[in-house]
Amino acid sequence: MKYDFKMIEQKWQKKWETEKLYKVTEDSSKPKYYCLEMFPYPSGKLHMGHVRNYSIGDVVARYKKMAGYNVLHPMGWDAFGLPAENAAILHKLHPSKWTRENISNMRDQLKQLGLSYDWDREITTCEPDYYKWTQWFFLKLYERGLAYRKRSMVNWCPSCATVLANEQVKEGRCDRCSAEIEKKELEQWFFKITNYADRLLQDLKKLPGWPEKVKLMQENWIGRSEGVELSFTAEKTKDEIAVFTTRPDTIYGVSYLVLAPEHPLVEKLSKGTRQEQAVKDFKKKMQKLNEITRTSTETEKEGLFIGAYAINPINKERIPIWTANYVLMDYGSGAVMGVPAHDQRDFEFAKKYGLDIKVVISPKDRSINSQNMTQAYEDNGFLINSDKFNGLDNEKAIKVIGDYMEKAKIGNVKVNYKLRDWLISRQRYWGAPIPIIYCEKCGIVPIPEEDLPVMLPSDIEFNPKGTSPLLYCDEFLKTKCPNCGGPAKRETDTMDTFMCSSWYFYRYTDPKNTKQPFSEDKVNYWMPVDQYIGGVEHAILHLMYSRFFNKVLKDAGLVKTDEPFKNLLTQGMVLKDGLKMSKSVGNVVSPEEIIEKYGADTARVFILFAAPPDKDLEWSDKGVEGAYRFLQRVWRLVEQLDDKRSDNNGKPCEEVDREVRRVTHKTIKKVTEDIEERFNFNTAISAIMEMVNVLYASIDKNISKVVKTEALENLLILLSPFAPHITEELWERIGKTQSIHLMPWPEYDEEVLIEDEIEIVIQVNGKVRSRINVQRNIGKQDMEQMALSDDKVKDFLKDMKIVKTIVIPGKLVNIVAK
RNA sequence: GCGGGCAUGGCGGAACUGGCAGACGCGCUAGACUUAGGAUCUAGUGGAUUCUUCCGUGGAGGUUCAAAUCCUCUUGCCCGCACCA
Repeated sequence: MKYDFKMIEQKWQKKWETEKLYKVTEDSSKPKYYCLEMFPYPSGKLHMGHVRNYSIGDVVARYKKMAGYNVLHPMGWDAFGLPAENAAILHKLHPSKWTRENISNMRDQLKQLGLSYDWDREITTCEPDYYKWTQWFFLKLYERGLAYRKRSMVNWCPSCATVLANEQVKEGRCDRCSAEIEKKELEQWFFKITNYADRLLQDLKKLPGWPEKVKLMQENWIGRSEGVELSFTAEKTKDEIAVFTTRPDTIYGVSYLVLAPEHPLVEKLSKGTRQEQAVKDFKKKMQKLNEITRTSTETEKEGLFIGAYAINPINKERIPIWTANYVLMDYGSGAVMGVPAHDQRDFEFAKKYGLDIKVVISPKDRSINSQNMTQAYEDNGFLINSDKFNGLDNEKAIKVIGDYMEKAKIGNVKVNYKLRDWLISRQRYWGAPIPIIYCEKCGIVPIPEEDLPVMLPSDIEFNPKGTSPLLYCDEFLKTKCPNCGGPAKRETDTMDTFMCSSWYFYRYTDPKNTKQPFSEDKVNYWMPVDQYIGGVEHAILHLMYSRFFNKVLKDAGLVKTDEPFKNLLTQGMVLKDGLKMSKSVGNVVSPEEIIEKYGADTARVFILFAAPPDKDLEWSDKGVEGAYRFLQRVWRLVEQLDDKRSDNNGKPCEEVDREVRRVTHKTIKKVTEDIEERFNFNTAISAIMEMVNVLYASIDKNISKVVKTEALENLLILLSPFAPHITEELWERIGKTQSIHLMPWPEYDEEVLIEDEIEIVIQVNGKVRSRINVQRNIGKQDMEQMALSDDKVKDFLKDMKIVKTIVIPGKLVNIVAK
């Protein structure tokens, strides 16, 4: 019979679904395993990246289940977001309708892939039974002082018509639509993620199961730096100018101060000086430039004396105050001390404007002088021109001077972070409304818990004006204050969708709970996620927000885990012709087509076989055909071997039996280790292919029934996590009544692996010259003897003198000769 | 500029702690079966070659009996951050 994948896949998908084969509940008798793949945004169609992501996860889930774990493997929808709203504007379709239709399509596609999800746990973030709890968490954060409203310069995406968090801006462009980001001063809601900066950084150490790359990216993003914040005093006005520096050891080398153009003191200090007008012009000029070009490393440093002087607190020296493009208002205190001799940026600036260069750190082996320096000296050395600190090693001086400043009350040792608070307001409709009311009398009032969810009204006018459409919906906007009953208005912004995805993995543990976001028992049983799988594009965004959430929830006593995701696998991209698949390049291969033409098992096997999961994968139509051929080969092999299982004409050949048994157990070992230790599915599949090749060669040989059966059953079981349908069908055909996916994972017998004769390599001067077969337990001396008496070796050694021989038992002999 | 990754046949990729480079698959070549096959099966397939060797893991050195693997330098590509004080 032909391998009819279409019939087979449909048959089993239906059966698995009706029998609820993948339903899971808490079970204290088994170890739990939570296998999670990043849930998709329901764009309408599955792409190859999804297929890869979910195939990888499915192998892990199925394997762990067979290995005896109680496996939670859920799926859901990250369903709030801009595309739905844009589609609504474009096609006059309501976002909720658009989203639901997409979900329905994508759910069908996922089901066609034969993934082992417990669909009873499906969650959808745009449904009120979910976003009620998203709002509830907002209130929790508000209660804990972690949600606050602040007026500040924020990132504005003109194309998405909303503000964005820092993490959502890449190289000055919107992460979603690549439009250039503008700066706007607005009052917005923030989460105090900076309160957790240090824990987010420190706890990365608790994540040995995460890729180094991702941890490093988070580390850099958090950007911790230790230093001193000290104040200079403005000469005339006596204003304190706070300056952050990581190099207090160079304090005697300060020859000027630079304030960011937006620094409030710039205007104040220049007032009434001859520079006043010039400063105003400079500021205007800076404002016109966008953030990216102004702060780019390539942009030339540009600055202006503001007409005022400051006093260096350590030596009372009078130094000029400047403003310049290269100082950023939103890092540190928005002001820096200029030390041209020991900072390259300051050096360039000082050279350009003829400012003093004072050497205060001297290298140990030579001396430098400010006259002929061509660049700043940023390396270590000892202090000079630094009063009582002269001669000190500068690395020590950092601490010594820091302590001195604290004692003298001119500065504080301080830690600065690059990380900023998470801006969560969005001026868009399709998101969870922020559960806040503004009362004329009481001010900001959180919505009482019992009034949740704040329902998103469905009858709404879409027209992106840069304000939320909710603002024009009176029945939503106008409300009563829960405190005083007086007239009040609702917050009309919605929450960043990353808020919805920061807690969805808890909800899977208890998806239908109407009283709580999740019950304590269930969340404690399942969390943390044992294996999380998804794209590296979330290395900072989703993964850091979720870690932050977890820590807040832990502090609130809602969960017990320190970290939500114990192990993380970031899968590589799916490429075609070396490029990422994308509509604009026109190199997209649709999963639908592939499933239609070859079936889901083929698609899965190809994708898992073509590259290790963490590497990029080059799509190959020929490769897909290869995977298809392989499955057909398995189909024929099982048919043929099974046919011959009963008729044992002739005595079974012991040697063939042993070989078949050996390959069976060898394959069990290899596949188990490849999945378990390294997620190397490509080599696991190649081992199964090798086994199939050996079995093929033995079809016409006399194998005993037991050995044949053992080989066949194990072959199907080993292949079942990769190709669940064909293996299930063949399993039934060889007479099994219980699903293959409920079988225990096989164990291998070390004894069977042992070969009586092994081949060893004989090298002369490190080059292979001969191979010989020897008994497996041969001693070192015997090996050496046999090597030396080998004809080919003798031939090679004819005119040479043996210097020494190296014997690696069971592997090789290397004869060193001259 | 800083941080990280990668580089192996015609192609995707193997080679775990230094010990047979190129497993497995694709492609290619030949043969078998066949009315025919772009199906299937079998065999071969890194390069050069005086058929015996030689050369081969981006490049140049080094350590070692032995290096794709370890060290130093270097080139190219990819990713993240980017005047972070």
